[in-house]
Amino acid sequence: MLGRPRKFDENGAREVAMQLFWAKGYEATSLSNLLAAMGISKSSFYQTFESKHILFEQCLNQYRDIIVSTMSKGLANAPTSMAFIRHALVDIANDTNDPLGRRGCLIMNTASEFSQRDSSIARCVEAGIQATRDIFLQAVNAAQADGEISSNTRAEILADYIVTVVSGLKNQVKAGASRKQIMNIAELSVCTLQEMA
Amino acid sequence: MLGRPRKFDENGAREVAMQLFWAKGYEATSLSNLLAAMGISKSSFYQTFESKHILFEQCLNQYRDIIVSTMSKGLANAPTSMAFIRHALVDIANDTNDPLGRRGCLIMNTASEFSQRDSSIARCVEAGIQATRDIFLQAVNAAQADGEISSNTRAEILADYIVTVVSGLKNQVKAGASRKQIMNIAELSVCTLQEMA
DNA sequence: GTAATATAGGACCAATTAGTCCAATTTACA
DNA sequence: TGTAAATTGGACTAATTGGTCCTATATTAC
Repeated sequence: MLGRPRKFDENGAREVAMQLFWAKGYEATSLSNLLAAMGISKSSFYQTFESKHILFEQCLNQYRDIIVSTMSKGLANAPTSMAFIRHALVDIANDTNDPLGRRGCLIMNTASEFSQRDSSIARCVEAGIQATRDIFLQAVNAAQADGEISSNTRAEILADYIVTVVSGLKNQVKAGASRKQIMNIAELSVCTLQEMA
Repeated sequence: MLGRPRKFDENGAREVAMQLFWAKGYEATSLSNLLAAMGISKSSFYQTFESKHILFEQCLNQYRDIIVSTMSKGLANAPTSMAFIRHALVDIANDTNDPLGRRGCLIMNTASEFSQRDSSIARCVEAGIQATRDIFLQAVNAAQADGEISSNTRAEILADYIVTVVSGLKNQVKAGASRKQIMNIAELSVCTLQEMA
């Protein structure tokens, strides 16, 4: 508790950095960009976050925590498990409207950008995907228990399938697909889940 | 026909560049990387290709032409249209083995990297996606005509769905999914297409 | 008051980036 | 032999990159 206390909010600054990385990717986000957005000096930056790379890993983990928390609440509050899954897919159509939505998913963006070249980043990516898959897995298990989804296919595979469709849809949004297109694809994949033999 | 003829093969050099861009992305592929891989001098590079950016656009279009050609032949030679679609999905599981497969799809990678920031690149991406969607559309139309797929859903939507799943699967491969996982997801989505109400 | 810490700002660094330009040389054709 | 065009290689820019270091100042607890 000795010395001058930190003036800026470390978590807030990290959050700002996360938003930047999310929108532009790791390489395309320069240190100058970060400093300007975070509103701190280079000295404070390196003293607090050590390096751009370390900050990025923290952002990845923070992002994961946020979506896990959001999704968990969404699942808990949804009328049915199937409604949760349905919402997760269909809601992506709303991303087509604003530029923020077109950012896609930070974790998948990172997988695409350079998880192959950086093993510690790869671990973050893997953990992130695993975490969202687990939530979908809970939802699928519950939906199967409730009879909303047939139990002919193993829940793990269905969860992987949902993650794949979500990631594909976010890709399509980034590539410029229309709201109507995304909506149709999402509705279709919800149907396939429900009407599965 | 006057003057010294070009010593290197322009298309071959472009192909080499395409492979690099495919594996590493646009920004991460430096001019030095390109020159080394293409085996030409900086002077020859700028004389022939004008700029890194222009070369990249050419590579995107070349990539699109290649996959369109490959897919068209695949569709023409497939025993049934459904077999073609099935192969397009299931075959992605083989990408999990070698590092080359883990590159994903150049067009989708580009959409992810910076199509939002560059309108001319965005046009290339859009054209690329449109082209592959069109081939899947042909396949779906044929499959519906043959009764392999139900006609309850519009062919355009099914084609968009297939593109989405392909892109999602390639994402998963990049993120480190196992062969078995990809295979299961692919098989599942093929089933959903066939057993659709 | 003093020790400890955070702050901003700027100098500095080595490396890399895409790209230009020039000179010397090589290869073809007429 | 002359002209047109392609070759290499290197010098050169101007800018940017992530990162280090130093100084001066501010703020806190003891």
